[in-house]
Amino acid sequence: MLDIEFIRDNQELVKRAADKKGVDFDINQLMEVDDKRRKLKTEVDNMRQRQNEIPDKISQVNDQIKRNELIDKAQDLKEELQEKEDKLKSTKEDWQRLMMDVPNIPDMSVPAGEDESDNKQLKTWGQKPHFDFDAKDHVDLMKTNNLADFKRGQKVHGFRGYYLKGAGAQLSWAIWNYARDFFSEFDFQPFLPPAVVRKQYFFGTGHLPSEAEDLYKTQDDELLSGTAEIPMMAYHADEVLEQSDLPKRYLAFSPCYRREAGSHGKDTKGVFRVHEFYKLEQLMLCEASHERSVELHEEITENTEKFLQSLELPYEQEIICGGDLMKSKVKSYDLKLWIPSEKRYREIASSSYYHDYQTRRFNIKYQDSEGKKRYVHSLNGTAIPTPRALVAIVENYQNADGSITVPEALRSYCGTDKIGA
RNA sequence: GGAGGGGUGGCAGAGUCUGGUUUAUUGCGCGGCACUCGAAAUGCCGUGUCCCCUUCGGGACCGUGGGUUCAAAUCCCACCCCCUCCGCCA
Repeated sequence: MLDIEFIRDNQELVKRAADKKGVDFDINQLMEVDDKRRKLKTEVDNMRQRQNEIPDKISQVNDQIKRNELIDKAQDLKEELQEKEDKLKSTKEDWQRLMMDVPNIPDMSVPAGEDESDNKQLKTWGQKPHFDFDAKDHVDLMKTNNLADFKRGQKVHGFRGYYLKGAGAQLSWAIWNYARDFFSEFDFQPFLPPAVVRKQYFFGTGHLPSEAEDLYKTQDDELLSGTAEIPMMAYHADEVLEQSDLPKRYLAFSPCYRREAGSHGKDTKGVFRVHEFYKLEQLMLCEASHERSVELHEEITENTEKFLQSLELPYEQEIICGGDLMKSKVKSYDLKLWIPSEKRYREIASSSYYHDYQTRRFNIKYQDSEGKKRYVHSLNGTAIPTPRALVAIVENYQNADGSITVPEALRSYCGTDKIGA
């Protein structure tokens, strides 16, 4: 959500933003409704003022006839007012709906483009492995080394179900524990947030209403969050923070639930795309400064890069183009790991900043040095998801005999330097 | 699942029974100033949010939405949320 005053003063900018994002949004319609809303509001205000003057008089008048005259007048006014108020109410509803549709303004550095094929590679890091044997894919490697059981996963859970077991489970724990220690160096406070979250908070992050189909729900009408971003943003909802406590750096570990509605044909084998997985997520809140947001966005991204580098996994960094950038975001980077069996990079992490777009909805403010309350800025980015990280590790670290070398950084957490064979 | 008590500004907490002088008492916090070498303490001043308006000013808001009334934080109804106790349970 953007500030209506900002929108009014920067109509061209908002229009260009919608165009760049390929969002169908009619700024003129919003301006029309906004004008109407303000006009009605003024009229209603004036009528209320007139109406509110009468009770004061009534309480002072003792004469019964004069009193009745005033009461009659008030009743007439009331009917008139009621009509206007109804109009104002429906206009306000229209206004609110349109306001929810206003896209955030993408940063200048966001490249133009229609969809993900127009995302731009910014850099690559690391050495892609060259195998002088028939390299296997992760499904094969995990099966033969007993890291996962897909058959029973399917039996018990259903489509996209899986069990991680043995060294596969061990490796997962190793990643979680290693990531926790690694990120604590960057001043993060660790969290284990709830994954069952009240529906209202999904609107704040922008996951509702657009992604309703992709969310699981409980019989009590809560939803299962697909990312810790939601409970962690909701954490400070309706609060006023101390400026001296900013920035907040949170590292949240949580299960993530995604129905993957609409992607039934994609990645149907293995653990690349699953309904239930674990993820460590970075979330930051900072003062309302574009420069600070940019700075911390780079920081979040670099944190994950350093982590991937420490695992010696080859990756690329992409900047998300306008057409692929979500409505709520100012700018986004994706980090993608090299997947040998597919001979391409696949998404492992995504980092974004939002200015006050989310915090306006969550009502998270801070008091600045002049005592004025302002909305904080929010940012988030993946630290590391499992089991997707496992996919890259087993494929990139596979050996000719079908075994898997454990990345050096994980060995002390895993208790072994080699899995299988 | 059962019973009861509550939701008031950044926080705490009055006001609700008995509707109008509540543009919400008070304290804390916060901002400014004074005192001070500086700070603490103290004193003085200011300080809820949002909307409309160039200014002056006006209006809305006491969980949310309805209703009663000339007039609602206050009375009535529905919903949401929180707390306590009992039950069940890892």
